[in-house]
Amino acid sequence: MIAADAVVLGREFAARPTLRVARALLGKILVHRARDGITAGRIVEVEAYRGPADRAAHTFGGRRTPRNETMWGPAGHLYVYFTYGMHYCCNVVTRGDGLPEAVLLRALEPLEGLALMRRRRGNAALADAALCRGPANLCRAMGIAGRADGTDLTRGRLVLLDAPAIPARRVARSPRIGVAYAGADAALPWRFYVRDNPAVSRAPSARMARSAG
DNA sequence: AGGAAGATCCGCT
DNA sequence: GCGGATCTTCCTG
Repeated sequence: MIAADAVVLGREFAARPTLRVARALLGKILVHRARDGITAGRIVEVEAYRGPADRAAHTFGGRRTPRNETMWGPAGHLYVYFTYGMHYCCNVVTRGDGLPEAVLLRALEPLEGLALMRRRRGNAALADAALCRGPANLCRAMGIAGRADGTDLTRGRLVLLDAPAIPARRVARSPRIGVAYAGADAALPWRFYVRDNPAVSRAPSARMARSAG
């Protein structure tokens, strides 16, 4: 359960260097008080995307498009994008001051609204740990879609709650998933996850690691 | 203008 | 492991 006195994270939490925000997001809680019910989960896997210099980022090279506009805005907002013709993925915008960086939320450990998550996923047989495993599954289970793009996470119905940090011995790092096209940047260890947590998505495949070289 | 590939997932093999 | 779903953006001609 979520503590009744849990504090909503403020803008200053996200307005820091992106790698630090990524690491600090592990253990924090994402809550969505939607019309069809409340869902919440603890963040157990994230990836950092560092703006113009990062070949894997949507804002690589300083590209500014309608899709990535939210990344150019203030920290603490939610950047939601649509991909592969059918999936949404969501990010916490970091930095601010015109630095278009963000942290992709890849997996949550479900805490509240598990029945609603199963309904949204359209699969009543899913194990708890599978409900928010993977960035698109996470969005689906949490009821996050394109209209949530640009939402201010520091107030409103979709927020981040403070919670105890994950101790260093339980945090693992790896290259990011699915960015083999990014050349040398594909090898950067900018994925952070909670070691041995069953809600964490797959490790990078050997094939992906090879093609990243 | 048209084609290709993507910060993905699922079902089948 | 592989292909299909089929939107957004980029690159080429």
